[in-house]
Amino acid sequence: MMAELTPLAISVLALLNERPMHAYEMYQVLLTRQDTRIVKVRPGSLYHTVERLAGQQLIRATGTERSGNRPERTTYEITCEGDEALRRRVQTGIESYVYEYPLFPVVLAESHNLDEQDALLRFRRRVADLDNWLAELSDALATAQEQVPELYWMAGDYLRTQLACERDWLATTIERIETKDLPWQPRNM
Amino acid sequence: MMAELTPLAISVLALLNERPMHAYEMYQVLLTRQDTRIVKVRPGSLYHTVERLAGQQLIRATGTERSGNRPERTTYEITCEGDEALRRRVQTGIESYVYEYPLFPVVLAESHNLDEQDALLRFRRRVADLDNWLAELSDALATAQEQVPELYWMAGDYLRTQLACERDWLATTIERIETKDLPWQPRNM
DNA sequence: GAAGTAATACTCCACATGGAATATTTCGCG
DNA sequence: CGCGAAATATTCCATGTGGAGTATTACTTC
Repeated sequence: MMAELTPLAISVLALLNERPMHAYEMYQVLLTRQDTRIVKVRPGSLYHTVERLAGQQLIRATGTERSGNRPERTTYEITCEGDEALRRRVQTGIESYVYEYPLFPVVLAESHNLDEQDALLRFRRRVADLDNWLAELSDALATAQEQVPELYWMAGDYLRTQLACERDWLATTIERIETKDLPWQPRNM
Repeated sequence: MMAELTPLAISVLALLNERPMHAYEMYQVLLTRQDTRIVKVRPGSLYHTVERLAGQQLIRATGTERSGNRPERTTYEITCEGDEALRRRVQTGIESYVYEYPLFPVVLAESHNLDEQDALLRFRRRVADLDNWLAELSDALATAQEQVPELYWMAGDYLRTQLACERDWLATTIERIETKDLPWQPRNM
């Protein structure tokens, strides 16, 4: 069984679905397009991912070129299997919800290790932090809105609603703690 | 610099903060308490995490016991540094939002690789899947409500609002695609 | 009481990640 | 024209994860 395509592998295949590229070019395009807000891209993982995809025949080296006196680089193109794999991964990634064990629920579940005032302080700081992220994201979306069709910034729109939702839940929870509607009674105190 | 505590490391420290335990006992407690819904727990990672924490002096072996003729197991207890590290990790984990690059935004961003009807099909299936998760979670929360104070199931409550929020965003987006308010115009078609 | 199955208690390893380091080349500036 | 900084294009490796495997003991059922 071939393992599931990782997020970075999806991005690589999607890039090569547009046109052939070499690894460093992918890196640049991902950076300039701000895709690094959505996929984690490190040089090490990128090169490793490209090699892995090549080993799986999902992409194929088309030759090594060189411009000027720079080191030669290998250009890759997507294969038919690669295109199919990309499509299938996008389909399954959308159609089924898979829990990815984010950190926040874990620290929330262990927040009873803090005393009430400390917890409230941290919660309020998170609200402030979320507000910053929301402002930044709204800015980015306003800019994107003028440049590309909405279809291409759905992810940003999704993220904004999720952040706003978390912010609201936090605000409500803080108030419920303050009004003792949600009493803070750790066992070990 | 010591690396940040992983989610599983947080859980291990939190358990040992209650009482000393050996690794397999932690495994059982995490399973029976349903904590595996929130932290990813595999035998391999658990034992490795315990050894790592011991190496970092955040926990300490108190001796090896044996019950019956079973293999002996090492019992661990939390150290002062461990307790401090736990508290700090919970504090920072709450007070600052850190993006963790979930899969869904990535596949959303690449959903233009599917045609309109296919995408709509997958979106609708996700809504159905989310409804299942929501029903299950609501059940679990109703049960928890009767057994432990709300402080101990905040994570579940948080998760429910996030899931509901995603569901609503999806429903809206599906409708916007259907009514052409959000036109589906991939470049390569 | 034999045989199968579940629980106990780990161990091992392949693999993806991500931080850091490296070497060369081109560009900007005085 | 020379020097430093930035861009180019990778490689390397320590680390955490997670799937699978293993060996022993206890429990159950015929």
